[in-house]
Amino acid sequence: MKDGASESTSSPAFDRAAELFGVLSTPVRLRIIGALCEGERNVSHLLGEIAVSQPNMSRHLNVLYRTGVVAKRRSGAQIFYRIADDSVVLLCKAVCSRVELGVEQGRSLRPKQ
Amino acid sequence: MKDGASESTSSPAFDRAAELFGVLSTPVRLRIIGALCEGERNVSHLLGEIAVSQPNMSRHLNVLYRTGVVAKRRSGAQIFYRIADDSVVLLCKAVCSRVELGVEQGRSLRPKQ
DNA sequence: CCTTTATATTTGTATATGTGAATATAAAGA
DNA sequence: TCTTTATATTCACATATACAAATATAAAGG
Repeated sequence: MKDGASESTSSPAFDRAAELFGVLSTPVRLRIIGALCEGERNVSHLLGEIAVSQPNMSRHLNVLYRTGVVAKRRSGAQIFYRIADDSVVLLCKAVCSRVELGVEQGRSLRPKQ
Repeated sequence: MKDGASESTSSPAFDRAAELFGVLSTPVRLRIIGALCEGERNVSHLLGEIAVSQPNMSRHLNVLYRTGVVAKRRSGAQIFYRIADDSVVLLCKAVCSRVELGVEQGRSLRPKQ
């Protein structure tokens, strides 16, 4: 009702936003982003600090690349990845620090069950 | 390397953050959050403006409630939901506006494919 | 109490997605 | 060209999750 026509129907913005949130909904990808925040890294380097198989690493990197979160650069046989979207990094840092501080409204993301 | 011991191993913060991002990775839930940003709403009202079945609405509301994003209040036979975590709303607004502006590094979350 | 309205839960199903194993491509050096 | 190193892709499987349909609970009114 704020923007006139539709509020619930056909909001591609919500779909795209949900898509981006989905990209960030995996601990492994957040770890990759965290590692790349310290600088450009090649795949082998990332494999050294994140416990995930090489094919999986490649797959997650591809997701991050397709969605524009990271960029890559080939140097000989190696491929170096780097952060390409700083605003996404800000989101991650905001959420991670929020979670680390244990804010979470006292409910702490864990349902009472 | 920043906090001494571990950077890749055992970072519950990443897991919790990923969990929260997962909560926000559904268009329906983002629409619910958007609707509740305009004020407290009962379930029927939400059903009137968001195209989703009643059981599904209840389920999504429960996810948002368990994770502390919304709070609820009973009034007779009706239950009113409201935003309980403003920081999450800020996240959603930031991402949605970012997406609406079509920033997205020219890649727009849609892989070239 | 019975009915109606409002909301929640359960169940089954389809789809999406993360993961490991195996394999493929790409580059560099002998 | 053969081998080695680096990265990507394919395949099969398990798990998670969204959805619809049916059913259940809760409150209010007659």
